[in-house]
Amino acid sequence: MSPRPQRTPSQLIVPEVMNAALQLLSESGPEGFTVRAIARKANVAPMAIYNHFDGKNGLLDAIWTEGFTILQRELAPIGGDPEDELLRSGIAYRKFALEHKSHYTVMFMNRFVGFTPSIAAAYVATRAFQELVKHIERCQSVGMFPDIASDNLAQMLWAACHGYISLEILDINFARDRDETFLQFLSGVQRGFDALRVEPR
Amino acid sequence: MSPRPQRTPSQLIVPEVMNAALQLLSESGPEGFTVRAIARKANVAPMAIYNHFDGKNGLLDAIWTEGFTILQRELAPIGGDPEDELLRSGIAYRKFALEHKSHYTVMFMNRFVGFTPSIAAAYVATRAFQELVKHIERCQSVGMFPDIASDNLAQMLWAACHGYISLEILDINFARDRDETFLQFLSGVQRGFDALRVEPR
DNA sequence: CAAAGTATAGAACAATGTTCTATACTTTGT
DNA sequence: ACAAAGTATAGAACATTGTTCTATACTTTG
Repeated sequence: MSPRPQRTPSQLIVPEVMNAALQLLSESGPEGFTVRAIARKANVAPMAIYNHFDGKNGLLDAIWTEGFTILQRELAPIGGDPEDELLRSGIAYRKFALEHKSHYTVMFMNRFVGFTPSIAAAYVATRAFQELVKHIERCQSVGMFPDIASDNLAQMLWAACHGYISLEILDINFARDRDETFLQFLSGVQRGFDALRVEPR
Repeated sequence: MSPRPQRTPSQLIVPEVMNAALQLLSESGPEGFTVRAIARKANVAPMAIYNHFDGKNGLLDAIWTEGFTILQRELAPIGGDPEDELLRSGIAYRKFALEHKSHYTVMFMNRFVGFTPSIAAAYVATRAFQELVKHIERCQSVGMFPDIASDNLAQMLWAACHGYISLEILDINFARDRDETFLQFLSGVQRGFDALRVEPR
């Protein structure tokens, strides 16, 4: 019955704790996310989380950083048509959120009272945000979105997407076809900010 | 030095606890929101929060309900031009959020692990949401937003506004003129969903 | 194979939400 | 005015939380 007769090798502790934490998060949400529960699930002593992650907030910081690293990779432009790629980045953002709900919860849902990301973690987040700015600047180079600062617009588009997706994560979305509705949302918002080009008044 | 030599009269307990809770929330956020701290600030025994509010979650439920009651009143259409009023309802929504940050935090920021609104509280929230649906249906009656379900669009517009404002509440908004930028945001989003009417393709 | 390193169990601490008790005060009905 | 009912209070108490500390036993390293 004893799950691990010997103690966990050092190298396994970090990945096993990360796995356990993410799994626990997706099973029971922030409520179940306790140091003792994570340690139990990882077959590890609670102390391990302090020795390897600097406590609960350190573990959250690690999840945050991992999440933004993945997100940045998913968002990076690949050199095609700017307008298409901007739309695809929106779809990729939502895909990331739904496929990495645990990460997204730590990164964007603000459910962990007492947690604020470290300077290093905030930097990684900024780099991910810059990918979105790049998309917009590529669009502007072909005439879209005139007369608006790219970082300003990036913030607006991100805010809109985040608002939509956070409700989806919380299960407060009652659309029939969620994928379709999100596409409609995305192109609606995008069209709104580009309308100035089509018919300036 | 004794702040209240006698015990608090029954009728004062509910309002004083509510005041203390909201004040504490705006001073120290969800971290400082503890039963003992609220009771201390209200000059009241901790037990009062259980006798009058059914505990911490009951108190949150009361704040939620009060917030949505106010919000509904602020959002209700008053019978003018539908398009103008829709825009004004967006401005009113943001005004409510910024002027009632404590309420908004409880209602929309999901910062309280272990709190889910009661059935009654959820009902009050639904009624507030319906005001937005009304706005959209008024717009549709004059030709705006064709071919889209009003509740669906209401959800999208609300999601977008909430996304924007939640970032503002968390102080992750770096626009120069915040009021102006929000207006730009609002009209951009609105224009996007109405574009079908102007030039269908 | 000895020395350094480290994972572990377990106790311990303060703070939290919550419940319970007895006491002292208010309100209410007559 | 006064007795009876109601209730606000202080304080102890409990389980759970994040966190720290200790001694022990195991691994890794030179």
